[in-house]
Amino acid sequence: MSSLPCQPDFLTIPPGISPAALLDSMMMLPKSLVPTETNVPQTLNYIESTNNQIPQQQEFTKKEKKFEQRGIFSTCISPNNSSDDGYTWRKYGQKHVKGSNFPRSYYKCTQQNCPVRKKSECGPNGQVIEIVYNGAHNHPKTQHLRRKTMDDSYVVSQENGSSVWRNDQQFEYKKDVTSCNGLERTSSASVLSDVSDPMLSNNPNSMNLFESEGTPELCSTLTNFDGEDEDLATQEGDFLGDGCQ
DNA sequence: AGCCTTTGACCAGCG
DNA sequence: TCGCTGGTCAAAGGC
Repeated sequence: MSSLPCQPDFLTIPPGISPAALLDSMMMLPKSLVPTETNVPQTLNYIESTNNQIPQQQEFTKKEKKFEQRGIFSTCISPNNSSDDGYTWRKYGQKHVKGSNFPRSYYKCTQQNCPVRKKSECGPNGQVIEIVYNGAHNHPKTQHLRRKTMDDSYVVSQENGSSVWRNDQQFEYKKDVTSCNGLERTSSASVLSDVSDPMLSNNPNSMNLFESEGTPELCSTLTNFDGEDEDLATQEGDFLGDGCQ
């Protein structure tokens, strides 16, 4: 992956703040809270508190509301290349979806007769925010070398035959605020977030985290849904059935 | 030559 | 019915 022109330091955003919400929040930051090397913690606190005050439903499109009801949010970023999941994919489309600051990419499994498709949403530095798998592979993994692509804890949501992988523990968010977001700033910042964010722990939609050996396919722990979505969450998906060996 | 990405166009679903 | 939006197709070009 080639680097974008904007190469800031890492901004590690607390879980519970979606990238889109973060960017939106940054757009509306008071001038005093525009991130600098020294005030990033305050800035993040401000964004976080702002997100707490504003019901998130108001921030999302109707479709995203549906996702919210199903427990699907683009809240986290994969630290590595999403396509390196043991299968080979061919990109067949890219679309800039409304409500997202970044394009969504559509991939097909390159294996013949394999119906699996996936869509991934990337962050500003090419990192994957969300991967949604559609269908089940009818063939073994095709890559010989399987790198650790999902080092952090990942969450899988099952939804009508789709599998949604997300890093729900934390995500690193590379963003050159100056050149990419139109905000004035002169330096970048590094922030380590506390994963034990009370907002997250109190979130009824907070996901079960599980440890994997680098490959999410090895795990079958499903997302904890509340309400009617629990049925969806407890269904064994085709994808998991195929991937877990 | 074959496979891939890119990208504009097209189509279907939904409000 | 119409416009919007997401998903897919397919041609073109690159590697």
